[in-house]
Amino acid sequence: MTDPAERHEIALLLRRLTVELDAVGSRFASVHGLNRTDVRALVAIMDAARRGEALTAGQLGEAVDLRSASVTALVDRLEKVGHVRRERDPEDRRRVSLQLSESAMAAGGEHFGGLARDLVAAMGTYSDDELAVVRRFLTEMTDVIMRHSRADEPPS
Amino acid sequence: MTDPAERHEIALLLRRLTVELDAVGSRFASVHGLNRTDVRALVAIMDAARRGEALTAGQLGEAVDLRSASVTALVDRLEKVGHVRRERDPEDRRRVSLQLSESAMAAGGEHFGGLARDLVAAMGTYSDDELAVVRRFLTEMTDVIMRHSRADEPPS
DNA sequence: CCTAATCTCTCGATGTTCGAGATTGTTGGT
DNA sequence: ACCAACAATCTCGAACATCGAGAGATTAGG
Repeated sequence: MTDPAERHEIALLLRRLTVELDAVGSRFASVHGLNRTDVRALVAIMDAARRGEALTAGQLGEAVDLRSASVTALVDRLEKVGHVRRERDPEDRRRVSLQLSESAMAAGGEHFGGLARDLVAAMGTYSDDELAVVRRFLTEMTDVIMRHSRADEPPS
Repeated sequence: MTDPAERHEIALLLRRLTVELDAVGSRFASVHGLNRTDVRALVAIMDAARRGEALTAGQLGEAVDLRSASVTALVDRLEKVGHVRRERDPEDRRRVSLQLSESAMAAGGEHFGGLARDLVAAMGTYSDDELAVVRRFLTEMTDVIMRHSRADEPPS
């Protein structure tokens, strides 16, 4: 078995990667005149769209951990720069469903899609077996991390 | 070679991991009554301490990307709750070097040290060869990511 | 020494977030 | 059909984080 110091160093590599990935979001934010929260919100909306769903204001607030007052301000900002549209849900007219604009999808696609493309390309030098190891590693480490962030939450 | 869809899914796993790791920091923040920036600052100071260095106010600002006015406020906050001490650098008395308090090191060690321990333990099920693959993967992906966050910065 | 550069801090302005409560819409019991 | 309870979003005012400009103290270089 690899010695603990080496394993600890891999944990540090993991954290370093997350710092750099965070910087990508930061960069997207500054290029498009947004703040960190706005980017997290756009990503959440884009993720939902990729699943074929449209987030409501409330769901967005849960995704980015903001109170309703802040979500209203957040959506106001995104709407003002033309990245999202508010649309009353016809099923339940209390709800506001959030639709991404073309410009937002284009901007997001260029920035994050480009990164995804490069990452996928960089994985081209790995064999099937190696990628299987990587996949297991990422999954298992994520599980360990999740146990820490959810440690002693009030049982729902 | 693994098909692109599978590789793309691994990229998503990578992002998911970073989201969860972020949640760990968020949790530490809320438990200790700090905001995200404060946590990033504490981590930066702890990292420096681990390297045997003491950050100055300016270096901290660079590490967390804040202007000097905000760094002053940030250190004020951390000092008020007793996590850091300001100490005039005797070599250059314009500088303020930041010292972590015992309480901050204890709190940080418990929270992040515990996570690191669990991560290292979870790596125990991997062979040397497998961890070598993981290491190469993390390093190469970080490089790709860095190229995106530093894309067209003004050449220093 | 005298000037320019460096490091931190102060001040005022702007923007983000929150808590409390109002508004609008839905649901279920009678 | 009505009314009460609940739900989703929004408005308002206060608290706080960040910034730009510039002041004060210190160092480095002629």
